[in-house]
Amino acid sequence: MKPQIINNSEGRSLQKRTIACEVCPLRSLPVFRSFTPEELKFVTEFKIGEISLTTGQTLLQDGQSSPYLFTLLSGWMFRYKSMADGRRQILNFALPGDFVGMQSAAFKEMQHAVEALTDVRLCVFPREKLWSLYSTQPGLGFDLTWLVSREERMLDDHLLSVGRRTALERMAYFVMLLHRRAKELALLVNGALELPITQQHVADTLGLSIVHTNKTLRKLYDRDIISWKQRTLAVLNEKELANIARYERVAPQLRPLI
Amino acid sequence: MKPQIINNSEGRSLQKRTIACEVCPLRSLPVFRSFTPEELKFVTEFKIGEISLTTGQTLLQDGQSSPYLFTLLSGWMFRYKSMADGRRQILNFALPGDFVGMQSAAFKEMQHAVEALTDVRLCVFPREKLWSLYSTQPGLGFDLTWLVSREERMLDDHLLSVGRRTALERMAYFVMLLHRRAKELALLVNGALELPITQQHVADTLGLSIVHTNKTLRKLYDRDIISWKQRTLAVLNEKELANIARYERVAPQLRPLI
DNA sequence: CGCCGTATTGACAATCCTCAAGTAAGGTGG
DNA sequence: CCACCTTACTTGAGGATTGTCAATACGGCG
Repeated sequence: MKPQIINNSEGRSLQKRTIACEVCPLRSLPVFRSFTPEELKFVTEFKIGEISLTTGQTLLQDGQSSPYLFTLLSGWMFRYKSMADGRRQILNFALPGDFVGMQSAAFKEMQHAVEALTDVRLCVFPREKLWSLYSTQPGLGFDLTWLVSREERMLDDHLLSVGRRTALERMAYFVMLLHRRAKELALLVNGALELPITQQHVADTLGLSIVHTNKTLRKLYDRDIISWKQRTLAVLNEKELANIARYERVAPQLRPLI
Repeated sequence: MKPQIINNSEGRSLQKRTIACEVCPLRSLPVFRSFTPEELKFVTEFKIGEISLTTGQTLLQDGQSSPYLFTLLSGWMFRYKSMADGRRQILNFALPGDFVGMQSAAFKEMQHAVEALTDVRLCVFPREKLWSLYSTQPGLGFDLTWLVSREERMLDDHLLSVGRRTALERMAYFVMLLHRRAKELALLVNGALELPITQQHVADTLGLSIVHTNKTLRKLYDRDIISWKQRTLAVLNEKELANIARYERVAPQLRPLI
């Protein structure tokens, strides 16, 4: 079925749902907690459509506000801030199931931008229905707080990396984390991951120059710890990688999928 | 009135309230939004007491969980992560009115610690009443999400600093921000701020060594942009400080005080 | 085949770190 | 009140890490 266009503000098209929330393929992944029928019903009504972006398109722009919230259905995105002279810091990557845009709902203006790394598809929720979410589904209200807390925790980890780890440690930690997150979402193919990012993205994530990023990656290649060719990443020696990263495993916790 | 001790788990004492929420001196500051009578009533009942810590005491420890949430009433605290070999990254500073401990409510284990920089006093809320907050006061539920989003935004800024600003820019940004936050809370005396932190704290915040922190501060002294003696910080040339920091002013927004 | 974005590498420079040796300031006990 | 102790701050020297510049290679695509 070709999705029907019901709106095309901002040059992109808001489309009718293609998949019912109840049978959302993400929902069956073991990382997501199960929802009650009422919760599912609410989410289904909360959702007003879907939107697709192609690689490189911007979902949310720095300095602007947005009347929508999103859940990433498929593809990769990243959240970043940039400075007037062009320096850029990538804050986080969004993978399927991640909730995007809470900051635009909480504040008048976004203080960062969100861009698609691949072609992506997102669920769209209207900000004005947030009130009914909090008032009729307190559990989902808590879930939103929880999801933002999870983001905060990822930022804490990231900040520790950039502030206190060496380039090699940072790189190892970063690769480790992406690999773990992709694994949770069943995105690995034969243990390898198709990574839609360039070394420039890695540099901007880790606070390094692109040249040093390249040389640091090389150290991990040369020691046969990872391989990363043709946009495909494989972890060859997870133990050593965790060792270098000084990675501390955290007990995973089920998370909501809104 | 001497506060009566009603509990002393964890070696610290939970005390009866000394101030009613309705007349909390923080609440009259113009940065906090006004609460409805029902909201105030709820918060008053949500609060089960107060707690005092002295300089250097730990409120929440890495790896542990806590049945309480807190609002900082007076004094300064800081949130940090540390690595096994002693490296430490300060994630944020908490000032009066800041909500502390949401991560411990959302997750089984804290992934950071929170320590007092001065003698502090905090309101104590029980985690198990969070459910009644979300179910009977949806507006306050949203406020909690909002407060976590605000924390996230501060981390975004911090990460941009540590990842992409030079040492001098970072320092200027840091001083600028603390000065602004203190000003909002009417903590300035003749435009100057009593800062209860050492250069080691600054170093661990900005991801620098203590020596380089010292030399970077010196550049700001030598150019008569700031002065910082006897634990007292004054901004002498705010324009130039903002300039160096590449500070971008953000429209301030009223925030809830729970 | 040639173009363009990305990755790679070497040479050199700047930033930032470590080490070491102080000085200053505040608290404590005689 | 002063001697002593501890913590914090300061400064210089030298070294390690990371950045910049520039040249080249690679790979997909029109």
